[in-house]
Order: sequence, then structure tokens, then C-alpha cells
Amino acid sequence: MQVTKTLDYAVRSLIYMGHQPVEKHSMKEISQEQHIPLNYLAKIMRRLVKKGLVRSSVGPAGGYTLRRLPNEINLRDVYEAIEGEIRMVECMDKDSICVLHDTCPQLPVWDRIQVSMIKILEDTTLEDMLKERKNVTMNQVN
Amino acid sequence: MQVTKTLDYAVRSLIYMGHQPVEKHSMKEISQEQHIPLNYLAKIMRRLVKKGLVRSSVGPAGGYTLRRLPNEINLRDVYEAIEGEIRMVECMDKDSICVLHDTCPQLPVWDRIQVSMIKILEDTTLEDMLKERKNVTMNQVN
DNA sequence: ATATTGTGGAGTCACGAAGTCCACAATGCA
DNA sequence: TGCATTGTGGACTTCGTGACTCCACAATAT
Repeated sequence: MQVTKTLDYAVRSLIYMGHQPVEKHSMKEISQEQHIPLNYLAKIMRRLVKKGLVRSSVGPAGGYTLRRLPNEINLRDVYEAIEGEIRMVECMDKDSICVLHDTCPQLPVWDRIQVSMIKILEDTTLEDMLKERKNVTMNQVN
Repeated sequence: MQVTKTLDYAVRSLIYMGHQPVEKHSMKEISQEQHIPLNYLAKIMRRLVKKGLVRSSVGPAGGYTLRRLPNEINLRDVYEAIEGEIRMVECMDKDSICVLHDTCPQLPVWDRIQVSMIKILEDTTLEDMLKERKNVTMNQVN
């Protein structure tokens, strides 16, 4: 029930790119700015590319760009790109081995939590988080 | 972000005991009825005893009893007895190593999810889940 | 042509979930 | 009193996965 480092890295990278959404950002740049191990970041970016959140170009002056605007990318997209489908319990999956599935008294609770979590993730876009940062900074200044 | 088997076992055991809240239930009984590995269940019950959710008595005719009534035990109690304090991200902990903590743009989201999750867990008691079971059964009958 | 940048995949390491075992302590009962 | 029963405490094993690392290779701008 914890956010993995991998997801954290992905979110941070995307937010970082979100500051200049149309510009290209090299892996090296992101790695250094966000203090993410270069080789590991490589692996993460591949997933984001494959899932269509990010566009990549190779060669000198290559790098990554957001495929959509920050307000068009929500956290659920990112979560699922990295972790796969969201589900709290194994038996919520298609073919549940659990014989008691139909009468399982705890299933509704986990489902309620899952639904609420998905809603919050969907309601939060990269842009929201970019603003978040600014707000906090302003609070510090004032 | 998944419910562990251990937590599932704990919840199921407690719900099982909740059917006869004042009676004693031996490990063997719970293990057989709920299809939980006996030795592993032993480990789980120890935690529940230690955390005060369950009372144990040893010797022949020994076993476990709920310390409180089913409507006085909520899922947060159970969750924390098994998994420890609820927190979505490492850096929400007391001494965060994260330098960016104060300006972290994603922290508010994980916090919102955590708060909502805790609320749902707190709002759900063993009794609620016992009723859940009955409802489903009734639905099947009708 | 070559340096730069991303890609794909194999391999490493540590940790924790899940489960097993065993010696031991408490206790009801014959 | 002694034994069978039931829980306790802790060590140990196994397996999967998160978090990396490495390296050969492909694309491409200059």
C-alpha cells in the first residue's frame, strides 16, 4: 500500500518536463535535475514512451517531450503506465481463484477504497501539480 | 498498493470470530474453517493479541475471543495491527530524507488518497462486514 | 565518420511477504 | 501428578519483486 520509488521517479520526471511542455529534455538532464539514477530512469522512460505519455527522439539533441499538455495527463495515466492496472486485491482480477468471491464480506470495502483512489488520481493532472509547486513556493516567499 | 494475504487472513479470522463474539475459537478451528495455514495463522494471531484486538487462553479448551464487540472494531484497527501505521509514501514519515519535502508537488495527492482511505477503513466495522455477508446471502436466496 | 542520445534486455542485490518448524509454556482433566 | 492440548516465541526458508547496473546496439545531427 505504498507508492514505489519508480512511480515517484516517473511523476517527478513528468512534472519536470511539464515546466517546458514543448521542449525536449534529455535523459541526462532529467536525471541530474531530479536526482534519478540515469540507467534506471532509462527503463522508466521506456515505459512512458511505450504507453504514449511521452515522445522520444534519439541522436544528438534527442530527448523526451510530453505527448499531451500537462492538463491532459492525469495521475491515473501515469500510475497505470508504471504499475499496470489499479487493483487493491488479487481477487478483483478477472479470473479469481477465490471460491468465496461472491459472498466475500471484505471485497466491498477494498472496492470502495479503490474507487475513491482512482477518482482522486483521475482528478489530478500534471498541471494541478505544477500549480501546487508554485503555491507552496509563494507561501514560502510571503 | 495491494492488500496482503496476511491482512486478508486477519480480517477473515476476525469476521469468523465475529459470528460468535463471546465464544472461544481455537487456532485449529479457524485455520480449518477459513483455509489458512495453521502455522502462519499462529503468527498472525499473535499480532492481533499483542495489539489488543483479541484475547487468548492457552491449554485444552483454549483459543481466541474478540476483546471488543464487532461494532467496536474497525478495519483501521485491523490494518494497523497487521501492517503498522498507514502511509502511502515513505517521506510522509517523521524524518524524511527528502530535501524537497516542503515543495513536493505530489505529496498533497498521496495525502488526499491516504486520508480518504483511512476514513473508509475507520468507517467500516467488523459488524458492517458481517452484515455484508448476510445481505449477499439473502440476495442469493431471493 | 563519429559522437551523442535513446532502446532492449540480461543480470545483480536486498528485502519482505508467505510459510514452515520446533522447543517451550500454560492449563484442563483423568 | 502427569499427560494431552492449545497458544507463544523465534529462527529459518523460499520466492518474488523493487531498485538498480551494464552492455551491446540503433538512430541521427553535425
